[in-house]
Amino acid sequence: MPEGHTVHRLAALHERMFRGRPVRVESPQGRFTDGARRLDGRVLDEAEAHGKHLLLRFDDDQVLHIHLGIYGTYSFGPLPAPAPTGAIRLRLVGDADYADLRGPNACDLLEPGEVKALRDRLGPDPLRPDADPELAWRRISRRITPIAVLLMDQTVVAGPGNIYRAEVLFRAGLDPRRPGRSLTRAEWDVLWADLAELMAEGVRTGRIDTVRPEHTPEAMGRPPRVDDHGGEVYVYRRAAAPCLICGTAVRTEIIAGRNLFWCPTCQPPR
DNA sequence: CTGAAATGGCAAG
DNA sequence: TTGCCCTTTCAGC
Repeated sequence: MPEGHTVHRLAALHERMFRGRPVRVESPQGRFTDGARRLDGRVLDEAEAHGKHLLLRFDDDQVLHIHLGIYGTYSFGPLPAPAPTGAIRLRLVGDADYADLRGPNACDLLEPGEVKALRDRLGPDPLRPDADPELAWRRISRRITPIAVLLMDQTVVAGPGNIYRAEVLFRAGLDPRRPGRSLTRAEWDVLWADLAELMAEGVRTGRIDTVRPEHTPEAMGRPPRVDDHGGEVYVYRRAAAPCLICGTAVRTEIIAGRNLFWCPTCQPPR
């Protein structure tokens, strides 16, 4: 499931499985039939991620744009592909592997102008070498919007989602409700560097782990935990549970329509 | 079986 | 801010 690191993994996987050879493209569910017909048999030239957007460029310069949204999932496997089950929007079939896409927010073909507009709209992606954190800082340092909301705004930073935003704020000891413009440059630098590091690890491992070695349950003498989303975290979805460091009950509140989690002791108001 | 929740984002008001 | 979209999974009857 999808924060930016997942999409970067997907891009790499697409290149490994499909690049440089003709790909069969179908839409078993039927909601992408026209697009699938236009792509069927083309050669995949490049797969690229920008934030949570996956861009697949084919040999006639058609660009397939995929956004998983909150529900979208991929499943992969070696050929032969199984008979379709559920709502498979898109199925790619290569030499040796298939990829099934279900429930995406977006699965459409983009014109070159639309691709550029998309890139221009997105903020810097901590996972991309071309990312410029200065751009994000400009969009943060004048706003009264809470930093927790700004970190989820893909025009400010592209890639982080609800888990990374909660976890980097915890690791930095920052109150998530602080206005963007109250952050110091040094505080922003810490957040950016931490995003880049944690998300790069997420790309390597395929999960979101944010707990430092000295705070793991083993190191703290607590019973081991299992997190629903498959990673070890400080505050995400741990509402009312004791903070791993200080024991204070983790707070939660819906801010801008999303569940936010933080420790009021480790992340005090300034 | 029904309903809610889920790592997003968009449009409308 | 609210409502809506997309789909699967899991809790609770």
